[in-house]
This record gives sequence, C-alpha cells and structure tokens, in this order.
Amino acid sequence: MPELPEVETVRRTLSRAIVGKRVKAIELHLAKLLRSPRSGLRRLIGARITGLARRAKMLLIHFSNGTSLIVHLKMTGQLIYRPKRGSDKVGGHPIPHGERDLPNRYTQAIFSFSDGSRLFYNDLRKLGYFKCLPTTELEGLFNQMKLGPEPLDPKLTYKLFSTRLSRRFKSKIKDVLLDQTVIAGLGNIYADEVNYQAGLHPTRLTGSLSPTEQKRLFQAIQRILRLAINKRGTTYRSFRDGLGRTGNMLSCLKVYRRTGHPCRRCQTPIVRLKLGSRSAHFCPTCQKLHPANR
DNA sequence: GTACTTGTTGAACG
DNA sequence: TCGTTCAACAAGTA
Repeated sequence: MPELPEVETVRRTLSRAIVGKRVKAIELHLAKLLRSPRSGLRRLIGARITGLARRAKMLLIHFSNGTSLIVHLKMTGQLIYRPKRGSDKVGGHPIPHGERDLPNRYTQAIFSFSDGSRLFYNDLRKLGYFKCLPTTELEGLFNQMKLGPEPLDPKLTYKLFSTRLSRRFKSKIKDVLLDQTVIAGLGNIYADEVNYQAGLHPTRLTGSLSPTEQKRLFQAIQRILRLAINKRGTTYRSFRDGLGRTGNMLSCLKVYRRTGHPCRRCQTPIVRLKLGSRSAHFCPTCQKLHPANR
C-alpha cells in the first residue's frame, strides 16, 4: 500500500544508495511488468543513474542517456538495494533480519550495477509496473493522465486546492481524496487519517464544506503526509524502504484499521464504513456528518 | 470455501 | 466530453 509517504521514503533511501551507479545488466522475470517497448530497457545498459524523483505514487529513476524509468509499486511492490555479494551491510547499517533472502520467489526484476551491487524489484501480487520513456516526455504523460497537483508542492495554495475541490462538489470527501486527478498521492490509509485530522465525516459532500472546513482539510493533508514521511511510511504488511527496512507510521495511525478500538481523543469506538468498494474508518463523535452539530 | 484487502485501468452508463 | 460507478487484476490473510 505504498502511498505518497512510502514512495517518498523509498526515493530518499534509494537515492543515497544508487545515484551514480552504472547499469550492467537487467533481468526481467515477469514480461507484463514492463509497460513500454523492451528496447527502452535495453538502452539502459551502460547508463548511469543521475537522480531519483517522485510524482504522486510513482518513483522516477533518471538515467544519463536521457531516459527515465517510472516504477509504480501499486499494492505490494518493493525496491530493495543490496550491496555486492558477501557484504552484510547496506548504507552502513546491518541488513534487516528476514530480508537477506534476495532474490526470492516474488522477485520480478533485478538491476545489476557495475560495482557488483544490485537492486531487486519484488511484487507479491504482480500489480506494479515499469515504464521506460524519454525524460522529456514525463510531463506530457502526467498531463495525459490528468494527474492532480503534489499535495506538498509550495505552488499548491489553499485557493488552488479549493478550486479543484469545487469541481467535485457532489462527491464524498473520501472519494475525492482518493481521486488522483484532484490531488495526487493519497491512498486509503492517509485519506482516512486526513479526514480524522480535519474532523470531517468521510461521506460529507465536498460541496457542503465551509471555507473553514476546506482549509482544515487542506492543512490536514499536508500535516498527515509530512508526519508520515518523517516516520518513513506505514508498514502494514509488505512495505519496505529502499534498504529493506519497515516504516514507523503504523503506531501513529488514529483510525485506519482500528475498527472497534477507542478513539484516541474521545474513546468512542472507531467505525468502519463500506464506501464503494473501499472501507472508510472514522470516529463517529469527532467526525460528525452534519456540520450543524459541530 | 468465502470474504476481504488496495491502486489503477478501462468499460459502461447517463 | 465529463462525471461516476464498477469489475478486473493479483495473492495473500482471517
């Protein structure tokens, strides 16, 4: 369930490890993983990694030959760096227990670098994908996807956010937060946490939000995402950072998958609601459906 | 065996 | 064209 904070965590940890490395070989064990012509991947052989970026939940690996590789981890994708064989340390830290067995049965791709180190792509559910394309075409692709703004981009003002919200005034807040064309990077975990932080019921229609409530929502998005990035993401099951370590955000979650547990603020049991084909978790006391009750 | 989990994608509908 | 909903994908866990 890598959402924005998890992908950002992978970007940061991996950045230190692989920027500057030269690609020696790429093994692809799952054909459908690559959603662009295979020749693009072949051209990466001999190129150096010049930098890592992120857009929404996508990791972008830039190469010296002017190409970029988009990696989408979807539900269970992992990118884990390993120094050359024989070394039991990664970035000065011991390799986390239980993560030594790489490649494993879920390893779908392996990047080998000229210094003997490797980067493993594992994906239990095989839903993730790679896309190789010229770096100059990235922006066009994101436009074509109608990808919304980055929540933490300083250029995203409250006013701009409010305008985007108003286009979906008949939709429920939760649905809008998950819509990547409105704002990019939120998934089910942080959408629930954001609503709790803002004190808003997930099924409220965005059109019913007062300016004050919209502002609270905007600030909650940024606050929750910043906190999650600082905690290096949520490891609910399979998430690992670029060095194979788990994240620390799980214990900070207030509502997600805490159904029946007492609200940390008012002790009311957290409720789970089926919303479309997704679940929404919230506190019925702290997140009232009708604004008049607040 | 059944329900449930999630991020995206593409089809279908009005 | 657009907003919206839903099945599909995938493979594990409870």
